[in-house]
Amino acid sequence: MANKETAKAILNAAEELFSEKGFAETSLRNITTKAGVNLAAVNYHFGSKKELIQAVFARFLNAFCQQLEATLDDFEKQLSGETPDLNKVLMLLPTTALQSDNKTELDDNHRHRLGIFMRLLGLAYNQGQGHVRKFLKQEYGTVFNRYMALVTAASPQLTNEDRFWRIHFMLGATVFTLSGADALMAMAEHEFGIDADIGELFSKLIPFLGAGFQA
Amino acid sequence: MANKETAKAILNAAEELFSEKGFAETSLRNITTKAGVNLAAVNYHFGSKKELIQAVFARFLNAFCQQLEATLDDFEKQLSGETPDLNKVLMLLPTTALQSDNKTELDDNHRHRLGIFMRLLGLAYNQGQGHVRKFLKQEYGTVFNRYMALVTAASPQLTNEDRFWRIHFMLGATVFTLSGADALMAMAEHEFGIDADIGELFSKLIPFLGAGFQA
DNA sequence: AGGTGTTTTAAACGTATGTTTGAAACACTT
DNA sequence: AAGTGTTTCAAACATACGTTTAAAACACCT
Repeated sequence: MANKETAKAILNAAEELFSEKGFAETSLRNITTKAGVNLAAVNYHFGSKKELIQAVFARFLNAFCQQLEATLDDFEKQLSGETPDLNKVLMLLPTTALQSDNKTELDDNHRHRLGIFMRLLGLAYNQGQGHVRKFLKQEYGTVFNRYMALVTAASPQLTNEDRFWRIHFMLGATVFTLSGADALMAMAEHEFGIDADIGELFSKLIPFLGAGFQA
Repeated sequence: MANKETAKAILNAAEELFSEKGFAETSLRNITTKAGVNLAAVNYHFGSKKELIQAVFARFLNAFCQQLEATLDDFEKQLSGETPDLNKVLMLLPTTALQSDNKTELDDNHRHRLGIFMRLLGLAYNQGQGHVRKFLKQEYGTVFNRYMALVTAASPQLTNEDRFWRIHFMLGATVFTLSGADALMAMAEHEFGIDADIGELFSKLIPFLGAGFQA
């Protein structure tokens, strides 16, 4: 296990193609052709198509969650017991996401990558890919719970049930919007002449979410 | 073209299976087996799998849009020029949806059907099924525009651009939540002991959407 | 009852998929 | 240079898919 170039090329191609066409609609032959590698390379390096899908998620989420842990450390230390502000808590995620791969990739790329990943997340959630959901929960559940504790602390006035529902409303608005971010931003540019980037999109989304959540 | 029983059985089976597993993951053999009809029946009655998918949407949306037109007639007449209230405008859709097939189906069924359809909508939006989007736009675009005019009238304080984004935020929260409504309501019941139905779900969702939209 | 158009059926077609195989090419140590 | 473990490659495998076919079954009218 010395040369990881092939595996990386496969991951890049798979990430892009999955987000464009969905999981089932993307064949291994599509992926390996785009990656410029042999068909059998996927099974050799990843075992199966299922495991390749999980590996695509893992590559993004490992970087993201590592960064998020650090962000949460900072935030909680700076907080020191006080009630956190909800909008600030919400902002932690996009700011973390937008800096999570700064070091390794180009500046254009990680905005693009974030959109791609959100699309994948939406697909995995809506599509039959139950194994992805299981994989995510058992792999990244603890970081998720830690973040949720902050959200809870920031909204003490809500009942658990209301908070439960509103979190899912927020999740839906976010995943749906970001997964179609490319298309939506193109529509917005065509219609209003303003070409927003994904950072500005968040600055529109967060107030919406905050107001809804605290309604 | 006398007996439509087979076609109906196919639509029922397809609707359910598509919503459970996605479009590409559901084979015609799955569908025809569940429907208890011959494999070739799909191509005979609908032409192709693509057209079957569109027919599933059409069956739901024809009933819904017809009902919606009537609802909009009433609402606009009753309004008579005044600025409409946003939350009432938002409520028009769920109330229409929940009454749209009262006459032909059982009472349990159309709550279930609404969830199924929303899941299909989310799938079609996120998944590669571009032909569905085209089909929906050209088939039901006019009713959609009529409804959008009401939303615009109800939010004169917003710029067109902000309204554009917030409409998509609302759409995302709605589609995402309702498409997973069965699973989410099961989680909520397990966690809080309260078994909500889809009507109550809307009564939680609408205030969230309203507050976010007017933020 | 006979004839006509419609619907159902079983079987096959061609194609595309994920995966496996065994040999060839490579990298690297001794 | 020989040997060893890893990676690539072309080819084949088995399976599943959407679609087509032609004959059989059916429904309905005069």
